[in-house]
Amino acid sequence: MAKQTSYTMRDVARLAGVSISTVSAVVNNKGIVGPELTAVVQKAIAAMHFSPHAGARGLRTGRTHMLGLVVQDITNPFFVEALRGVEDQAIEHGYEVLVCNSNDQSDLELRHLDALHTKRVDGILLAPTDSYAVRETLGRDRAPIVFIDCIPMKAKVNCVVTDNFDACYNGVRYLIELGHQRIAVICGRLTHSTSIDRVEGCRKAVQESNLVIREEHLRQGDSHIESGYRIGHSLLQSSDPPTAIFTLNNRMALGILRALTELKIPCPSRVSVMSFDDADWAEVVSPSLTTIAQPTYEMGTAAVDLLLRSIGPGPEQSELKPQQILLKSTLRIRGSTGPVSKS
Amino acid sequence: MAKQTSYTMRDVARLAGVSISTVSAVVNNKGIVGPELTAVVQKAIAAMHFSPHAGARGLRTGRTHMLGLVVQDITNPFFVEALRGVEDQAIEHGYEVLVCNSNDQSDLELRHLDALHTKRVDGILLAPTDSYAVRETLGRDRAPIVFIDCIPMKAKVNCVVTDNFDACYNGVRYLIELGHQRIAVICGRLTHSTSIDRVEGCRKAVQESNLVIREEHLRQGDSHIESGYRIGHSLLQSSDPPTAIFTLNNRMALGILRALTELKIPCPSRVSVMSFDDADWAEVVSPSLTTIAQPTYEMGTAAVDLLLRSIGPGPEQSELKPQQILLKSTLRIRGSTGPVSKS
DNA sequence: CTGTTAGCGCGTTCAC
DNA sequence: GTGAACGCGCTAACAG
Repeated sequence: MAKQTSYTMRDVARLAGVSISTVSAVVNNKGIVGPELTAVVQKAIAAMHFSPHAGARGLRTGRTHMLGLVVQDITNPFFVEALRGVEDQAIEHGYEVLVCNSNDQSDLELRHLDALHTKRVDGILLAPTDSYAVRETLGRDRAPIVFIDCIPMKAKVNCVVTDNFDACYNGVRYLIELGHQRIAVICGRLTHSTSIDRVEGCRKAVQESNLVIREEHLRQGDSHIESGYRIGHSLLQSSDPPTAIFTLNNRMALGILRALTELKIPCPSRVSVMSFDDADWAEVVSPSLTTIAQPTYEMGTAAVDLLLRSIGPGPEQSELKPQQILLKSTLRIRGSTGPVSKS
Repeated sequence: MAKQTSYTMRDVARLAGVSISTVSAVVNNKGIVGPELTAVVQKAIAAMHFSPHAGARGLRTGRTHMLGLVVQDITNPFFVEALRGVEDQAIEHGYEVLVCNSNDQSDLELRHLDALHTKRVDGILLAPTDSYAVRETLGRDRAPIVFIDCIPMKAKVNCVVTDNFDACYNGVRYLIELGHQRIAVICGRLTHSTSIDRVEGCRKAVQESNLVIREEHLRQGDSHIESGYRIGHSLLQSSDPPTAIFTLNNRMALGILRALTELKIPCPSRVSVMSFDDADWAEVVSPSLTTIAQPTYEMGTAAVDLLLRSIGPGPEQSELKPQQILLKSTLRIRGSTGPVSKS
């Protein structure tokens, strides 16, 4: 068993021949200790490999310099990229990140939130599994929360999301311009504002062209490959298959591609495929995949910025004016989309 | 600014009309408080949404119930899968995980390690960027470390790794059985035991069949798509191209596939491709990719188990007998490998 | 079984 | 500038 008994400030003070508070002042460089004494203290610190006990400090200051990040599914590369943004920005400001994976279970999410509160993290970034489950704990005497990827409810909360409506509107317009009229949309769970906004964006574009998304062409999946695969099969083998399929997240698109390959349906000559979220494999699969790329890394950094602002030591009023930051996405046209076939 | 002033045990004790230590006993259910009093206390706890201050508790007990996980590159799905295993197992045992991404920079890694020490995590899981950089901090009065993915040096340390030698030996034997004689190997940085072991495994298999890996067919990449792409181009356009390419990690394989597509070289009829690490896109790309799959999730869980054993409260001797856990991988034969062409 | 007390390591008043 | 004393919230001895 490791001897977790590191040196304390008292030890440093003794070695340096000064008092504890002097050491404290040097550690937190208050600039009130004489240069020569400072040097002595620093030498002692280095000699003992002293590092301040963050827990004790937090107990005293009320700040732990830890942020909690709770994501619904760490398996999704989208959230990993957001995590990178979060962590880089957190480090930049002297914070560590406690990462929690809800694994798409809202009860686990709640447990994570409780655990983070117990750890007294200074703030929480939350990509919720379900838009409403978290409502309970909100607004209690807990750390400020910034939502990412998804607006949890109508309530005014701090959040950073992609302009999903706009993104899908533009994506579907692009498909329509290619001549597609029978467009299928595979969305994620409709408990998420994210999914809802995306579907609405698709609807708007379609309606503007006096088209509709047929009932049987709007399917709900769950963000995994299998669901895309299954729905793809069903869609493509129906009596009146769509000429374009738009999956509202990237892994389902992999499933579609696989279904396409199995059924030997040429893409894009017979069916076009477009998906939300870019991925590193997107231009390597064949055909390369047309995607709508979210500024995911920036979503992470922006969320941390917003959170740090709420944490203070800014004005108290920051509680009163929650912000919703809307990020723009970009359409990456590749090989999987093309003009509708004449047949 | 959030009022981070949650209720304390004193508040609960006052409300419940008992003493602080009774509350403490209930919270840590020591089983020494009478059932009716326990009920009263629990009601008070619930009413106030009390949750114990983990920092204060850690200060007292010397345990923070936090584990640090430092990975060289969170962008790599391999480490994400390991992270999942780590987190699930940690939660299972009442631990949280502080995730740090070294981003392939050993100085950042060192900073993370220091930060984790300051936070007094109970133990550290480390997938090092470089096998030697970390040596300094080792063995100081710090938390126990378990290495994953990579054995950092000859020193006896706790680690959980795939049997890389064996995996590659079997992989190359498979290629040889398909008739391949000119096999190219694209490895990662040779500062890692991981890369070294893999290359050695390849060498052994080749030598057993009285073959060699030509100098120009052993290339070093960096685990990203671009490097695979670049090396693929170079390899395939050389005067004497290999008939099989074995990339020692999965993202480089994506690069190879892209080079193959661009050069219109049919796979596997002209060149076979095999890679280390499985991925969800592996069976969707065309051709689907033959891979050597590591038990990555299990690597994470096994590492946590090992770490928790070192943390105690077991016998002191656990320090003295570091374990190296070797995991077996499996060959997943798919469409990208086939018999060598007769031409 | 329950209450009282001391102190974990640190930051922060205060006197000097 | 510097040093001694107090307390953050909690757990572990001990006393009742």
